[in-house]
Amino acid sequence: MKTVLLVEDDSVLRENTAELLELSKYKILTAANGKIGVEMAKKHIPDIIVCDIMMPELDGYGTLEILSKDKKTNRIPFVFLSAKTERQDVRKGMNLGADDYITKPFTEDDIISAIESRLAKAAILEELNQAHKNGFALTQEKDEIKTLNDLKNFFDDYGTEFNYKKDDIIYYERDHSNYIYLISKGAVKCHRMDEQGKELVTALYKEDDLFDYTSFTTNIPHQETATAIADTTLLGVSILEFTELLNKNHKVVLELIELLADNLSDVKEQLLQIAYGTVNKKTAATILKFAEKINRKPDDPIKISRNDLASVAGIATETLIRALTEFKKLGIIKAEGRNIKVVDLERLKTIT
Amino acid sequence: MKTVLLVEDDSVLRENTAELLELSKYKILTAANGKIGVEMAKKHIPDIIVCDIMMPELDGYGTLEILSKDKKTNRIPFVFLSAKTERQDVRKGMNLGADDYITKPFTEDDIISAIESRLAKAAILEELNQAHKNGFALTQEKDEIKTLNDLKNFFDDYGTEFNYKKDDIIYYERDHSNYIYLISKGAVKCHRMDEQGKELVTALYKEDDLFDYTSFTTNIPHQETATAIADTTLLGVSILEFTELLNKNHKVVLELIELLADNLSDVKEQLLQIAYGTVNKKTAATILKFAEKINRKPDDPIKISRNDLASVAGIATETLIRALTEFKKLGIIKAEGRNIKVVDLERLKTIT
DNA sequence: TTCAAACCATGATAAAAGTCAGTTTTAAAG
DNA sequence: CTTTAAAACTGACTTTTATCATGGTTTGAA
Repeated sequence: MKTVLLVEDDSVLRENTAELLELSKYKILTAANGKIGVEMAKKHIPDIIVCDIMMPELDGYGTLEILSKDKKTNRIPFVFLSAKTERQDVRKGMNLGADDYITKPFTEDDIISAIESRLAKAAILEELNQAHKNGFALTQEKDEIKTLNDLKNFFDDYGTEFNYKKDDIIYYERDHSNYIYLISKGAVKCHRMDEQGKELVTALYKEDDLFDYTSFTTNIPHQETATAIADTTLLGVSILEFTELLNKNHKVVLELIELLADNLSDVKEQLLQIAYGTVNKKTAATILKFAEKINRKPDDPIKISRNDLASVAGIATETLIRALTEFKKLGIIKAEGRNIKVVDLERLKTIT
Repeated sequence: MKTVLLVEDDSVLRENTAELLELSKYKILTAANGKIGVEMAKKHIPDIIVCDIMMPELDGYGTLEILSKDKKTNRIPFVFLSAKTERQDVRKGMNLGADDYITKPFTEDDIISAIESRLAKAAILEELNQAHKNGFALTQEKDEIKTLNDLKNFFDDYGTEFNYKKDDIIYYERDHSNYIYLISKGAVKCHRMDEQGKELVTALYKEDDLFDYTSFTTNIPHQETATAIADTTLLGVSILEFTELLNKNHKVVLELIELLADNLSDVKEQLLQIAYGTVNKKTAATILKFAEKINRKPDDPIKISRNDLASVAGIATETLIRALTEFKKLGIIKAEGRNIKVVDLERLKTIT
């Protein structure tokens, strides 16, 4: 019988939920605030913790933070229970290292399925872990992750889903992240601001790309902001789980290095462009980047604002628009409403 | 008794060398050109191959290339024997994956010590390899590479030494490299050219830095040129050895990823600077980069040409010089001959 | 359908940085 | 110690691009 620790200040909600869970074959421990919750977690080591965010004494964020610093408790799946439906609050919780979240009001099904799915995932990870520790081969060959593709499948199977609308911010500069993401749908830009508030896009990720895979051993803050540039669904795996995975699957690490090296090479290319390219060249390169790398089909129209395009190219928006106007006159691109359609790809590539 | 395959077209030199090696307890096979050499290598699988570069029928480069494509022979240590003392020829050989080289004329000691040291290194690697395959722990704990520091020590112990004078080119764009380097002395810049021949420095490495660690699984060509910016000594480990090493020492891989992520972050920083920074800002940032990252002591004078500085900043040389002149007038830096000395570090950091 | 906000486009102007040509300084070789 | 070539510097001029201002379009919500 699995033990659930429920931390919730509202006594009515706490008792009702506890009762409901007890009927579903769980053993329940309850705590009225974070402080008590931390004590109980350390004492009883439950199998999963469900914790409210807004509480007196010690809130959910603080609770998680304390528990994740203790080796005895940092592996217990942690699920937030939150009345705050605002995305950024959930985000904050997940960034602190929570495994899932349930928004109030919730149904019986909501909470039970959340708990069950988390316990199931924890069990699988634990099994992998034990197999490795004992020096046994992994029980099921399909669980072995050899290629980047296997890794992506792992995200599909075990990742937590996050949804963002266009222009939602995924993380801010200076945020500490505890997740690695696979983009299941949509696209993401990573950007930085300079002192004058000018924005520069330093990376673009599309469907099926991994991102935020920078630091695994130290928890350094982000140096850029990530924003959804379309309605986006991410699958996230916590860094803790991820590094464990890497420790057990060495081959894929080399592929990850490759991925990083590719990124590095791309950024250096962009650097060379921005340093010495003319405006026309930068504009052409930027359109090509979107047409070839971000769009799923090469001849789909480019649905990105002039502003974003300019901040990838590293030039003023008006300057980019002038270059676009020139390209239109030359018959290289054409406008479809606000979108841009590439007419003559080859000529675009030879712009100097 | 170890077997040495000696491939050399000059019959006098071949016979003399063979005799000399036979007296030193080696079994010798000889071949008069690369074509025969390849056949003999595949047939007899010697413990080490010593091969001349300039030969009729098939030269040393071709010989190495063929042998390194065959699984049976690609692990045999390969030592070039070359009359060409020119660095670039040696370079070409090493980049193809040779393990060492001896330049003619050589003494008895030269060749014997080269062969012995290569055989010794091969034996150690083989031992590590066997231990791993059999699932045994590594025999000696000191051989286990856990941290980046251990990795650097490995380069010190087993790396092949290469020497470059200031402005020597280490590799060219489009070269295929088979080495990972640790800088034992000196400094290296990596740079790219744009179509107009303008140079942009995309990375700087100093003493004790690793570089050229981009791709391990596929042999993609370099996308930048690497040049020594001072007299430089490199310690190189072949990619084959290196990946083997990584397969046996997983922990250090995560640190390598970290290193790459740091690089990426640096380049992005440079990108932001170049995109929207003013000339003064770029100049200040470049000086700081050299003062803080490349110089061993922060207040050593910066001994880099204005040209190189400008190509790190991504601006015209004259423009950089004007900015320097301004800084001198403001008392932020001063000139010591051609070198630059930072007088007021704090003010340099606040330049806008 | 209407309306406002956000976005796109263009002209005029100012500022910044690159280019070219020529002079001075530096450092390395004889 | 001289010589000399390369590097550093300066000035005049040109080009490029950002900025500011303004009017036209598109889009999505009321």
